[in-house]
Amino acid sequence: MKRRKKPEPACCPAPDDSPDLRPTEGPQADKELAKLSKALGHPARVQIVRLLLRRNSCVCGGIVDELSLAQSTVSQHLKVLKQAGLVRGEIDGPRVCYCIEPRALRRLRALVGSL
Amino acid sequence: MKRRKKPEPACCPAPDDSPDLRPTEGPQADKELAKLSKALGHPARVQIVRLLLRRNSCVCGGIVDELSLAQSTVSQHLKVLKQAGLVRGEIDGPRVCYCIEPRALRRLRALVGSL
DNA sequence: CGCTCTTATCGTCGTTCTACGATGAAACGA
DNA sequence: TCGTTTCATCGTAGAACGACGATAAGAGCG
Repeated sequence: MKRRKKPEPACCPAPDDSPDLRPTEGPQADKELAKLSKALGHPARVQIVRLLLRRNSCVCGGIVDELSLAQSTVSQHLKVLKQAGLVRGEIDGPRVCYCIEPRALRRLRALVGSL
Repeated sequence: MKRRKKPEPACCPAPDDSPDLRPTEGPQADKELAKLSKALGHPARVQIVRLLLRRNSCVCGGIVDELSLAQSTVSQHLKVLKQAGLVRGEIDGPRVCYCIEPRALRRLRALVGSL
């Protein structure tokens, strides 16, 4: 029998309000923009980011239920997002709580806005 | 002997001011964001976009001179950007004048801003 | 018509991506 | 301690990417 949904972890407080001092141009910024863009360059990953944003409570692997993809595939996409710095994962008992890294998102907006 | 630089075409007037009515959420928007992001997901392509923005006069294949990459490789990157709708190419005599498609760029900003 | 200049396209090769099932590993609960 | 649940990782196979040189195709000049 499949047991589902203990209430939802509700981790990832994410305070954050420090300003971002990094430049939005130059070779370094180009590489950064490319890296962040590449991470968003797959529909499933965009979906994951949107999902994490929609639920203020950050979802663990309930993401799998939403994305008609295998659990291992979702895990890989999460890894890509994590390596790009867009997403953070915190261990919460047996599961892992994922959430958006707001700083990275702001950074992406700044970089895209500089175009 | 290598002849260089007839004055520069100066094509692509790009008027554009119509508002964008498309939604910034939903599965369609997700796919669109993924497509645009993927196109920007390579440093060389970010460089190209920046280069085209910097020169109000839109550069043709003088892009090759700037990007230590082979001409065929640059042409491929341009093709990717064109297929994503970020860039337009107009034939100008023997050469091709590339320029940014401002609507696509605004669209990208709107989509990223919706995150 | 030939020649040159500029781009696009082709063919290739090695790398990376995407997806999956199968297998591990850590954290509970009974 | 033993199962269960949850997630990551491994191995694999097919598709797509990124780079290059070589080649074709179009415009203009002589």
